Amino acid sequence: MRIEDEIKQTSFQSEHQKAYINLVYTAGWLQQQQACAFKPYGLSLPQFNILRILRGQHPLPATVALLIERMLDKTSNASRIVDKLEEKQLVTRKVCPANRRAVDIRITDAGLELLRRIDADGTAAKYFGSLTEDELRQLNSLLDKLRD
Amino acid sequence: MRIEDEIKQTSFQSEHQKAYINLVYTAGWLQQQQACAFKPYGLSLPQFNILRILRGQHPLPATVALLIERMLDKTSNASRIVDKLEEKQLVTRKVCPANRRAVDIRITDAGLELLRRIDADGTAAKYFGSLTEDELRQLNSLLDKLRD
DNA sequence: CGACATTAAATGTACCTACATAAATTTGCA
DNA sequence: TGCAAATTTATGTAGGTACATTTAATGTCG
Repeated sequence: MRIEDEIKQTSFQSEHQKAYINLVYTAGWLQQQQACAFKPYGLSLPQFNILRILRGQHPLPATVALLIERMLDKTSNASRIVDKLEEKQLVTRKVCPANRRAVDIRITDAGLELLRRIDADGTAAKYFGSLTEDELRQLNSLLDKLRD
Repeated sequence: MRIEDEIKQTSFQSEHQKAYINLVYTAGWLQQQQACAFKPYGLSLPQFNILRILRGQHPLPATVALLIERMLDKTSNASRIVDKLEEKQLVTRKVCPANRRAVDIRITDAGLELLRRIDADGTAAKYFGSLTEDELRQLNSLLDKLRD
């Protein structure tokens, strides 16, 4: 659906203005689609993302610093998101023996199992079915260029 | 800069996966750029957006329901954002005489003046300089198609 | 009229972001 | 060695999002 219709605005000052609104709106839409997929499993989107990073490292541990580096949102608070995952026993936290300032964070078996169940539902790919491979490449290239 | 370098990931499962990350990352980047522009004026981005909607209505009032309809983020809490603006005396709130359930919200002269000062800095257009008019149209069309 | 549903806004709660600051440990260098 | 600087995580606080619930006013219909 055209962005004009989504937000009930008939015209835009400029193509810039429209692209800005379209981009922010679409990203929010996507995130909400994903969040809905996780909710039945009791996970928020940031919690899911961190769990996936930990699975990527498994069976090696990750530090908070590594999580922050790989998160989309650099300034968010990985420490407190790990708190929530630890409460649910999806991850473990242990002082790193080699560097006692750091903390080794590992995904548990329960965490791996949960991700396995979610993967079928929550993949981003599902929401891009209406774009061809070529259009996806175009989109990626435009977004990269935008941030220059 | 390419998204691979921004988040230090060397490869993606698919072009879908990459587009998802690119989109969410870029939207966050844009919002943060804007938020930085408003901060010197003591406004958050949602506060700025609501103030702009109110300017669009001025001198007519808006209700909370109207604000929600026009906001990008429909489920956010317009009522509490208006609280903050009222504290700063940038808007006024008065029970609507015609329907005492509703509330008439108006931007004040101080609010209009603040927007006037910000407009030069905070416009979205500024962040799309690296894309041509044609590329902007392409981007808009891809994003619209994505949400189908 | 009077009970009941509907509407508009406000409030409560859990989680998140953004940013500043604190606490503990390690590192580097005089 | 000893002490300041840097590193790593945790915590405090203000503002936002998402969603459920509450409160007050209005509409509806017997």
